[in-house]
Amino acid sequence: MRYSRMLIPTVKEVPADAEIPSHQLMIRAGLMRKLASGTYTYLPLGFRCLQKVINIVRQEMNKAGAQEILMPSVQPIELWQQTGRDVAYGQTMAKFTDRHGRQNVLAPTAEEVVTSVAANEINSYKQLPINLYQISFKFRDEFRPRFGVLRSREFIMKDAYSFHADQKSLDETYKVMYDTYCRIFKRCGLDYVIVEAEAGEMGGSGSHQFTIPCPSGEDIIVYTEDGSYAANIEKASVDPLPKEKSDAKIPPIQEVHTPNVGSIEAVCSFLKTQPKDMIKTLIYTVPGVISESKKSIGKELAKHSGDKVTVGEPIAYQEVAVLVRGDHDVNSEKFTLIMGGEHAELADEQTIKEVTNAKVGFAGPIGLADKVDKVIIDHAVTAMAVGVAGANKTDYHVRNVVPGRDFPLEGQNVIVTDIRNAVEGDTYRGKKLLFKHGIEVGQVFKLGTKYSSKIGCKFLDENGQEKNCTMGCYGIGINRIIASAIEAGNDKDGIIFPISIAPFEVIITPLGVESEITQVAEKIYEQLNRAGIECLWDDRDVRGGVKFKDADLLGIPVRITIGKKSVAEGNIEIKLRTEPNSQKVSIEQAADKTCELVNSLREKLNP
RNA sequence: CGGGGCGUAGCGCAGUUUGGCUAGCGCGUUGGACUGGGGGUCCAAAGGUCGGAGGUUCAAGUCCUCUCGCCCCGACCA
Repeated sequence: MRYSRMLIPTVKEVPADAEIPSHQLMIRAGLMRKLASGTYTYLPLGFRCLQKVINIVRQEMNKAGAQEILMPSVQPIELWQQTGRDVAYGQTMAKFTDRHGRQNVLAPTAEEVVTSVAANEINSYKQLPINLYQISFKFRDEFRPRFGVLRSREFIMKDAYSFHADQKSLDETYKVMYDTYCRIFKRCGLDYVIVEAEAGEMGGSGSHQFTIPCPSGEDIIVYTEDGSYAANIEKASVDPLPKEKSDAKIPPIQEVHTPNVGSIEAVCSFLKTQPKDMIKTLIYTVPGVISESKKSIGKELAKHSGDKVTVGEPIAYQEVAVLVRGDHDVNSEKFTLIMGGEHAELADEQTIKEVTNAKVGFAGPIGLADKVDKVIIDHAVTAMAVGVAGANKTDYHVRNVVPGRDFPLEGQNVIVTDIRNAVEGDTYRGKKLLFKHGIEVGQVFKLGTKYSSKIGCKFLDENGQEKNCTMGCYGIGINRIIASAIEAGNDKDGIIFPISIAPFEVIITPLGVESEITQVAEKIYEQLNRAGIECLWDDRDVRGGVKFKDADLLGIPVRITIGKKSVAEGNIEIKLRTEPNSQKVSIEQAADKTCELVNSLREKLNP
């Protein structure tokens, strides 16, 4: 391809609205342009990168026995009501009402659709297992799109769904997908880390995330130095803390007046204490029918039956108190797991007042077990010798609170468990936990029968018994692969692409417009094209400096420089983007030598 | 959604505090000359509803009201 014929609008200045390196460089190198918040146009160079990634993903998926299909982006909301995910996904799901008044969903993912396809077409164990995938746009009406393409409102995802007769078959395919993902990310030139993950909204029994460590990542990876453990912070387990020794006899609890001092920080500065010496009490509401005393008001849940679109109806909910140390945060995934998959929400002001008889900010553990349906106590709280807590009385806190003495650590509705996020200093199985940020580029899930049971995806087994299909699903964020490759590969001059996903493998930069230089350039360009190497020929009539700057910015792995002086000696120069210096090669050997180099770069990324 | 910030030429910004002449600068773009190994120099030129609407005023980029958009922080975002 001739540079002068391509739309490659590089810019010198960093765009004002881009913060992280990948976003800045994707704009600067002319890979893409923003249309609106969270939506981007891929320009020719950026689209080439996308297609390279897509090709790799497609090749590996096909090799793994998956079959490519294409499902609609516009899906009827009724399908989502069947699984309850119209509510679970909430506002993140983009919807529109069509001219007939029907509500439609812009696909955020496709479990429902693919399961309904399978429900219609799969009848027998003889058809199983089967793995179907697509590469298509997904839509998420994000709270806050950010970081360029890393969190956008629409993106390209490869999503695969496997159907099985039993758990063993799922486990096998899960392993195949896991290995396939390793191959895909290796081929894309990414240094990935696999972490244990929580299945979250997807449901199911097991999950791994493939992440690219880098400071701009939104996920936090928790791991041990020896590599024996790595998990997303949403999932990461922590050892219980050792019980603090309480040598002195602790005086009875003492109420203190703390007017308008609600937050942990405020209480600490008011009482001259530290967050780690506080017991934080949070009141949540969790859907679910419980003891007769509880009412069903306020909250609304969609109706999942009938042809009517989502209509709110009152539901029962339970009130759950969670106790964590003042410097710890509740881990919502662990919470959800403890509540049997039910999604917890922080209670509203009204509910908190009813439960604690106090304004928000003064909830405490004493006497609470009788007022709520459940008390969940993090085991770091049980390890405290003494602490400060809310008094369940507006503008009051209590000192000298001793867990076990002043509030129960056991009982019918008391659970002591690990319910907080890991923090610096925590251990797991005795090993110190370390933290780093990462970008999630892929995730694999064992779904079980969560979707098949709700949508009626059944088959007859070899005994003629009707069973729900066991499912797995496997996603890859195509756009994120590009962005994280750039996050991982860049320097002050621009992008450093892995050769497998670079828009071109080689760039030819002739310096000068003299005919002997152009002739050499054209000859090498044609030789490389014939050899199947993707080559960008910078035929622009601009000064050398401009060409060098652009070549570096674009991140093309190999550069061939054709200058007057070296041509006079019968040479050209070959330089790697990753190396500071070039090597001289004779004009005759230029193409062969380049092929060799390109092949060795390709080779390095072979799994 | 809560908090903060920003909208002035394609891009990056100054000018707004304290209203006042023809709205500037750098980069980029177009034409020309020189130049030609790391974003070169000179000359000439094009390019603006100052985000939008309304208001105050003799006079609004500047003050007031409303509104739209974008960015950052936060709120559990497969």
